[in-house]
Amino acid sequence: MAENRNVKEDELYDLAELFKAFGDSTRIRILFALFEKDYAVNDLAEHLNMTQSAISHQLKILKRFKLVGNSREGKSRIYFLADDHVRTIISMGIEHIEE
Amino acid sequence: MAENRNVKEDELYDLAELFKAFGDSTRIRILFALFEKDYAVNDLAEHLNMTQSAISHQLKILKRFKLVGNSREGKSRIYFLADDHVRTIISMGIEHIEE
DNA sequence: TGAATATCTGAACGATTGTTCATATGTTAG
DNA sequence: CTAACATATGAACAATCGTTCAGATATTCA
Repeated sequence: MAENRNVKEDELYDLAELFKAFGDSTRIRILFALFEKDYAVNDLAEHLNMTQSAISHQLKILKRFKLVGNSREGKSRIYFLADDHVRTIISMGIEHIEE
Repeated sequence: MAENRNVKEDELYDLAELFKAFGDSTRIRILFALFEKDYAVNDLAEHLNMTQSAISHQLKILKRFKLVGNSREGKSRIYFLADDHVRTIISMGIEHIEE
């Protein structure tokens, strides 16, 4: 039981890191864009009016937390939302701020 | 429709701010402690092994985003989780990292 | 192979953030 | 009212973070 609590306690640090990944406007805008459709890096940069480099840096973080995945498509690399978990978390967040 | 999109676009900044509130280990530990029971500020500080000041600063942030509420109880102020939304978001997050 | 295109990456800089320290505010009991 | 307790707050400092810039890596096609 005390053991179980410690496991949870350790997990909380990872949890904070996970939410930190959601907690940046650029990354949220990326995630929301991918909510609607898949994007190549350049298209994402254009769509969000940011440099390709900035987007790439943030995609790397999102990938580290398994919030997005990607696959090669010719010269481009197509990014997509990792799973419905991500969709649910974003949806819950939107519900909260819309209250 | 274009109008609707802009509304969403603006909301995304608030959404990032909301997740930022979850994205700190101290605040997550506070939220998780309150997941289990209500706490006065001092008890929370003791429970988490942190100064009262640090906890108070973070509680202020959590309150700003309506993640916690409080009520006076004699000399103390008892903090509690604002609603089930918060519980759900935390639960979803834990599920994600446990995958 | 070499040019063109697409993406990634490291260093650096400015901005933001969490904690500490000292102190202020608020509440209760004597 | 005053002492004691509980919480809140402002300033300051160190650490973390996101963007830019320059250049590296990877893939395609002629």
